[in-house]
Order: sequence, then structure tokens, then C-alpha cells
Amino acid sequence: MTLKLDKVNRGPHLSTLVASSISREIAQGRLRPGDQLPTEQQLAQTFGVSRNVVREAIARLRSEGRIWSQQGRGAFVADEPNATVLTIDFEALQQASAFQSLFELRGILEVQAAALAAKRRTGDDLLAMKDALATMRAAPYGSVMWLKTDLEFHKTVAAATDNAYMVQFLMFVSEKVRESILASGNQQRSEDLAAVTLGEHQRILDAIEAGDADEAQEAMRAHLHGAASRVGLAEEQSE
Amino acid sequence: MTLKLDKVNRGPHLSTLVASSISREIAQGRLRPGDQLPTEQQLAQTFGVSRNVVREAIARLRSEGRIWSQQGRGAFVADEPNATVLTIDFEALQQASAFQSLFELRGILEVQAAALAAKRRTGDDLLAMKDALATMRAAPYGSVMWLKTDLEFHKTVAAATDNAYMVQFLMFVSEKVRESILASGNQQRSEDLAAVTLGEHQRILDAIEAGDADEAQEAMRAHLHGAASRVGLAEEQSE
DNA sequence: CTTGCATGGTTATCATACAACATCGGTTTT
DNA sequence: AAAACCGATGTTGTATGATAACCATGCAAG
Repeated sequence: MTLKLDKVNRGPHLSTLVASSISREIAQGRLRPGDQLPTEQQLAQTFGVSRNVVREAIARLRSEGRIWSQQGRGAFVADEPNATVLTIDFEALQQASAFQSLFELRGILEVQAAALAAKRRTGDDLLAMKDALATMRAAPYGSVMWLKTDLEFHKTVAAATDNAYMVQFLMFVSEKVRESILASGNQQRSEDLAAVTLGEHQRILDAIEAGDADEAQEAMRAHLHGAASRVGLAEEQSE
Repeated sequence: MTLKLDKVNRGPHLSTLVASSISREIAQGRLRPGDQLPTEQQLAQTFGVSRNVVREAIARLRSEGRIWSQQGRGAFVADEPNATVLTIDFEALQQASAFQSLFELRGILEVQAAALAAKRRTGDDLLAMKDALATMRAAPYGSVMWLKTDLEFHKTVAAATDNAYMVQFLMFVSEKVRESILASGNQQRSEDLAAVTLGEHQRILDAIEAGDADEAQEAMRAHLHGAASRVGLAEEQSE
């Protein structure tokens, strides 16, 4: 019995849908650690897909460390997500609350990174930051080039912390945030904002160059606060 | 024609082997960004497995953002590792500098999490934290149970921030740090340290219960500083 | 009580078939 | 001549059935 998919369903692969569906069950606690998943047959039936698709989904979840499976027994929810990889569910990010949480996490990392950068930046770091800023100045506000260089500037700041993991994590989170913003199309466009944003960046750069950690923190905080309002995100006022 | 596997091959799934094999090709530059992968048929043939297995491998690589594929055309190496997943190389962590960087990143997250927790914790959060602390008190210092509950306590703190990503990232990093410590076998054992550690935790808990963000930050910082020295990590004094 | 075996259930893999889509060349239409 | 149509071919996406390896359980024989 062949399943005819509606044209509507031209989206991600079925295995992706199944995987995130199971993922959600785990996240919401309907499948608890140690629990055995339904058999591949059952899953195929309940989702209305072939066993093959289910297997692709399970292969994915297994690689993410969310489940483990043993031949002859079944698949089980991993006790501790002893993941070798960290994943972020893009679907969930559509939720405003989830997006806000990720934005907050990024903020924490950015602010602390700025402080560390102020203490540890080398001459090369400063050059890279100035370079990125100059490129951003030349790019039209809101263009792809602009966004790319914006990210690049923040990357140079992160790199100045001399902490490779800081770079890796910050870029990962920032990338997700940026994607989500683009997907929602909430980006405002205005030439005025270009000058504002550039000014914020300049203030960060100056603080880092001066080696003033506190000012760097504050400048970064101000920048993110500005970015948040530009994206239409109501920010919590932390006393 | 059925493939008879040697008993030797009782290891990871074939799809895993295929996936890491392709992954290696990419990492070593033999497959460059934008390049088209061989067709599933060809891959199946060259690896000597069924197309099904190849598909599971590809599904995995796709979920990791390393490749993308389009029906009717083929699979291609992703231009930028626009990763949906974040991985940490365990090997690299054996390097002291890498470990220190990850430790620092964890510290930043923990300290900020403690501050947020102090502002947002609910009654349930406090109960969970007290619970974890009580369990830790009952466990022998350095035992598996102790380590587990230690992590659990920090998780409850993270959870009190009401930021799911904070929990996810912090636990991911902490898990890696813990693994690395266990692998290096640098853990000191002493009954005295049990009391010290418990005291540090108690101080954190008290601050969060009191809603004192600054004190919570400081308490967490002190705790991590203590943990660092217990592991034999020279910490930078950030005046 | 222990050992051995039969049995059913589950995953891992293979093989084949078909549907959906892309590309390309040739043909027809404009 | 240029554009639109059409079909052949190759590729991915999915479905289906079959087989091998493996696990757990229960039961009979010792």
C-alpha cells in the first residue's frame, strides 16, 4: 500500500520528521531515560512510513546520543544524553520563548567573551577586529555581506579570548540565532540603524583595545540590547 | 548475493562506518565543499553494503550538516559546515590547554547561570536543589553516586534559570569536563574535601534561595576555583 | 536446580520496485 | 531562430518483503 504524499509535504525528509517527533517525546518526558522505544515496525505503522524511514531516523538519533539500540532487543532512551554532539532543534526555535532563551545564552557568552578579550587581545586580534569593522562599514546595511561581516566581527572578538571552545560555541549559537531571525523575517531595515550598529561595534572595539574589561562588557551588553530591540524582542530588565 | 560478515566485524553499525568514512574524506579534503558525492548506488558498491545502509549513513551526515542532498540530483558536500550539531573532539581535550579552555567556558556558564537562578528560581527549583544536595551528603566522596549527584546539583541550578538551552549547553560542557577528569585520573580523594565541597554547594544554594545574584555568582566562582585546584589546574587570577 | 533447546520477537542488513524530481537532448510550436 | 514541449535517463526518496544475527523466555531433560 503506497502512501501518496500531499504536495504540501514537500519539506524535510520523512526521517527528519520522525526523528524530531521522537526527539520531542523524549524532551517532553513522555519517553523517559531507560524506556524502550516501540519496535521499528510499530513506529513505522504509527507514523505511516516505511520501516526504512524509521531506521534512518533512529540512526540519526543514535548518532546524536539520544538513544541506543541493541540487536535483538530494541532501542532505548539513553540514560544520560552522553552525547558526543550537541544539537539544537530548529523547529523548537520558532517558539518565541525558545528563541529568547537562545538569545539570552548568546548574550551571556558574548558579554563574557568581550571581557576576556579585553584582557587577552593581541595586536593581531585588534587588526582582525578593525578589518572586520571596516568591511562592515563598506557593506550595505542588512545585506548578506553585512550580516556575514557582523558575524565575522563577533568571531574576531571571541577569538581574542584565546579560547577555542568559546569561538566554537559562540559561533554555533550565533549562527542559530541568525538563522532564526532570517527565517522569521523580523529584520528591520533602515540606514539610520547602520550608523547605530557601527557605533556600538566601535565602542566594543575601543574598550577591548583599551583593555577595559568592564567597559567592554557594558558595550557588548548595550550592543545586544540594541540588536534585541531591532529584532523586536522584549528584553527583561535585569534590575 | 548475501554478504557474510566476519565475526570480527561485531562493532559499530555499518552505517556508522560508512558515515565516518565519508566524513574522513571530507575532513582530509579529498571531498571539497560543493563537490558531489558518488551516487548511492556507487557508494553501496564501493563499500560493499546495501544502498539502505548508505542511506542511513547519509541521513546521519545530513543531520550533522556536513552534506546536503536534493532529490533527483545527488548529494553534495556542504559549503560551510552550517552545522546543526556541535561536536567536541575528545582527543584534543587531552591537551592541557584545551581542557583549561573548556573548563573556563564551563565556569562562565556556571557563574552566569547561578546569577540568573538567584533571580528566577521557584520553590520547586529550590526543592530540587536541596534534594540533590541531600543525596550528595549521603554519598561517599568521589564515588560514582557522588559525582552523579554533583552534576545533578549543577543541573538543578541551571534549570532554575528557566532557560532550556542553558541547561543543555552547561550539561554538555560539564559532561565533557567530567569525562576528561575521569580519564586523566587526576581526582584527589580525601574525606576533608567532601565537607569543603558540600559547604561550597550550600553557600551557592543559600545565595540562590536568598535571591542574591551577586553572592550566587561569587559562591559559584569560589566553588569552581576550589574544584580547579582539586583537579590540579592552575587558575588565572582575574583580579 | 541447572543445562540445553525450541520458539518468538527484534534489530541489522539485503534486495527489489516504484514514485518524485532533475537534467538533457530532440522535437514541435511560435 | 527562439521558445515551449516532450520523453529518455539518471538520481534520490520511499515502500515492501525477505533473511541473518541476536536476545529473552519458557519448557523439557538431566
